Amino acid sequence: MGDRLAKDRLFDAFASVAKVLGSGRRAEIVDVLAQGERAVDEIAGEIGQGIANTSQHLQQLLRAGMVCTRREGTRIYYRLSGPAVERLWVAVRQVASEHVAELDELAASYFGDRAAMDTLTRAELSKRMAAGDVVVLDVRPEPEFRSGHIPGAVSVPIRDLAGRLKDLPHGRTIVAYCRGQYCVFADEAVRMLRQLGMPAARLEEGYPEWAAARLPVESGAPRAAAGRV
Amino acid sequence: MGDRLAKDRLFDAFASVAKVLGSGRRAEIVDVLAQGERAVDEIAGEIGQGIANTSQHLQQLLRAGMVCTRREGTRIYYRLSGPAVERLWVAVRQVASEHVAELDELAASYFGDRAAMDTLTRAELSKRMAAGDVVVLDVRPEPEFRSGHIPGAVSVPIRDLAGRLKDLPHGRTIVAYCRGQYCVFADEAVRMLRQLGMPAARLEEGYPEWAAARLPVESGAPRAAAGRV
DNA sequence: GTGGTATTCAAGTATTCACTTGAATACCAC
DNA sequence: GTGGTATTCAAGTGAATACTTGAATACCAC
Repeated sequence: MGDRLAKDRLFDAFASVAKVLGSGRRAEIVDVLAQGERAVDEIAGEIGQGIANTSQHLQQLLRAGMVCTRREGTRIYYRLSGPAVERLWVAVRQVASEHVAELDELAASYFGDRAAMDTLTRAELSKRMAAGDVVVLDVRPEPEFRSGHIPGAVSVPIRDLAGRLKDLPHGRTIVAYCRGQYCVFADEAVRMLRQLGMPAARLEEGYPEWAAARLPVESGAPRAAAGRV
Repeated sequence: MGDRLAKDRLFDAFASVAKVLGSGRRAEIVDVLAQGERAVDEIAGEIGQGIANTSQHLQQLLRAGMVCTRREGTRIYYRLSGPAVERLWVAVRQVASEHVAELDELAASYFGDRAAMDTLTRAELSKRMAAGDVVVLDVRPEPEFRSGHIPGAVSVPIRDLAGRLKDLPHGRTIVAYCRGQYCVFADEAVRMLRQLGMPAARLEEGYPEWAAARLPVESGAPRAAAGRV
């Protein structure tokens, strides 16, 4: 049919989209941006790379149409360009978690014994929030909390948790959440709290899934003296 | 937090899934396998590559857990390993068609003037099939027809269409379908039929979407003397 | 066992890619 | 205008990748 070249180029175009996600660092960027928009230096910090390198990764994501930008003074904020990109990222994680054996090992060795740790589904958390017998703890970095969080949640970034443990209320179960199933922040928080004998559990998924499920969200800065709930 | 290494490896594992789709040839393989299982030499033929190269691409898909194999004598049949992989492939195509500008040009320059061509949705086709005023034409290669097709469809692979035009019934509109939105077979068939003054249109999507929508399907060899409907 | 076929493995080459470094650009404050 | 900051661009290096070629393996028919 004489179509070899055009056909190849068509599928190369499809593949170019997947190829952009085929780098761990860019995948990490997409995962960060799934939480909300970020400036370049913030992204560089979160993924632990230099600014120039981060910028080039962002250019690639931009060229593939997966992110868009917004300028504000000297800063340029990046965000995912639409829900199709989020669906793609979820699809990648699903295939990976179903089929990549290494993931289970990685998750087990690094996340700790997830199975032995209490987890709550979104529905369970909603119910217990309504009953008022839990404290919801957002352990993501604060900018992510600002751009959206579960209503009533307290923001204590995992980095600060050790120093602010005594501010947390006793008596009620603390439910920590973070970026999602494959983020370790909530796991670390639960481990830390349990070592101190405090009842703690993690939300099975993270904020992106919560928001995607159209459950109520809230945005803005944490309340002053965030320690008191 | 001292997690740099493990975190990087985790996201590398996610990225490894996307990376496998990041080659036009492997994307083509996934697209072919979305139609049903195939032996290595069949795949090599469809994507226009050597057998050794095709085999190595298949090994990569296998290592990523995206395909599985079944042995039958000397032949080894590959198939997609599950619905998550199909969802991933659809997600890639969606992001590509939304965001990669080049795709529109490629589609326009190669597919011809799709907009000027009548297309039917699945619902429209179902209705007209019930009314009995259309002939449904499957222009995919015959093995794909055998592994599943729209009930009542006639199999005339695009390669054979030119030689079998006179066998097709006149009077009723011919609706051609193929592998999907980005497959050219149906477009070529419609162009060919219209040049002969026959009323023709294409199904907007392809067989995979039809089957995924749980519309009725049929499988088996084409009826003898497939020309008569 | 032998011969034939389908598939995989292994080595070689040209290309592509990630990250680093250092310089250039674009904006704001003054 | 100058100085400072955020971002992008460009060049260089070491590693990874796609495709080719030729050989090895695994199965079947006999």
